[in-house]
Amino acid sequence: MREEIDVFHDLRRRLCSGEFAYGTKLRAEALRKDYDCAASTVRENLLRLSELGLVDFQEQRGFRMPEYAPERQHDITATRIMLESEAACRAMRQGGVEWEAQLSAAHHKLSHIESRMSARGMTEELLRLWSAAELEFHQTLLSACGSPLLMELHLIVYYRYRQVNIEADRALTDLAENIEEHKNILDAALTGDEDLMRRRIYEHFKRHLVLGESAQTTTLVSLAG
Amino acid sequence: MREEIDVFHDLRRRLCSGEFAYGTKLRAEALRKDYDCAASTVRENLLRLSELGLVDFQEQRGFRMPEYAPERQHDITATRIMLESEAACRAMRQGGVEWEAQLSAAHHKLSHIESRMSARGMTEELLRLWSAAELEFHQTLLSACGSPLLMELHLIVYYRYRQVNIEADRALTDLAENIEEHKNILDAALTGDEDLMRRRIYEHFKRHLVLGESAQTTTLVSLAG
DNA sequence: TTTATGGTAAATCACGAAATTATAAGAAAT
DNA sequence: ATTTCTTATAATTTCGTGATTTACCATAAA
Repeated sequence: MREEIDVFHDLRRRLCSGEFAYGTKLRAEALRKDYDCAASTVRENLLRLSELGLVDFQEQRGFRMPEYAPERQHDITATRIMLESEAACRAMRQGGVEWEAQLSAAHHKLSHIESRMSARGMTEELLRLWSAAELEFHQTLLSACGSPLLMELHLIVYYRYRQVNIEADRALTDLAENIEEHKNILDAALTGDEDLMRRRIYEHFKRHLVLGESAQTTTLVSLAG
Repeated sequence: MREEIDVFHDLRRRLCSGEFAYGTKLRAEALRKDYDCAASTVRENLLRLSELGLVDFQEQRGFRMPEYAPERQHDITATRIMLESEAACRAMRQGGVEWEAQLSAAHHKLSHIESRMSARGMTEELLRLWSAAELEFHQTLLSACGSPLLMELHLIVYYRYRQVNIEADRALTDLAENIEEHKNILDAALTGDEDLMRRRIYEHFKRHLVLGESAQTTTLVSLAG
């Protein structure tokens, strides 16, 4: 890799792409070659990413890809469900026809890519397109919620979610269900039924809730209440 | 200031203390003198703080204290109400006697400091003690929620809340109400009534919801549902 | 086999100088 | 008078290095 790649965004992408195994040491001195820049530039960006929870940082001990932990996966997923439900429901209240149209458009693009994936299998290029389209769909879903901060927090959690569910994305095991779930979320949005939206969002993410009953109950309760 | 002050934590404190007016430029070259370190060390920490939203950063244009905006204050406050309500209610479900005891203890310490403030007025030292005690009280309130990520997000919002409400803290206008409100939150926690807790939390923060009815309705609705 | 100890290699951190870029001020042109 | 260009100054970002700290591994002691 040469010439003017934004280190921050590219590192964030790689951290969520499965390129680094959990717990891998991230050496600024090694990564600099990928970007043709100084080690301290890489260090700066690793520090920023550590503030977002995508990199583990310990003083005098450098940077690491976070270790995998099922409780972490569960926590991230449950938190994403909460934020996304809350924001989506607010968007349903406040967003008008314009929002519905944008969401339709975003779903159409996403759906197109997912069909391709299901037909001709996965490539690096296709995964990248899908990542962008999937993020755009979910961000559009929340875009009319009226709270920039809520969307900012969602984005923080979104990347952590991607990072901790890397395998799930690469294996196309659940692709068919995924397509269906995105469609169901779109439908709920057009219906205007908030409880339905909450259920659909929960259905979309629940396979990554890996902990036992008692912990899941928390989510279910807050879904009911 | 000399000798081994943690730049990150001290800068965060100062950013939330009212030392810098909104929009003030933050020059690494100037701040270095306060910590007796190199400008690039300050820069690293300003970058990290910008990732948390406490500093505005634009490439090639340096760092600034964020501009004040009423919508921002409202958004931050509303988001804090949402996160704190959600986490506090989960804590009520999961936290047992141990949690109640810890919360009592934290409230007692906070209450002691608030009494002093109300009797003898404010000093720099007292403000610092109050800051720590108030944070500890609110963190203890959420500590049994079972979600480290939710608490992490709360902490991000907490510091932004402090930053955007600096004046309110320094002026002791609402001190009496504040004392009462903290007490009310503690009582709600011991009662175990989740709806009551949500109302008490809302009462505690509502004075910083500066926008008109329609925006506030959002919060009220999610409080009812 | 386990636990200490020491030495070596490697990585991290802080630093200030060098290069790049923005900003401001003044001159020329419309 | 207003705009555009030019130049000078200031601020920001990048970079390579030296000093410090940590990790690793081999060897010795328990």
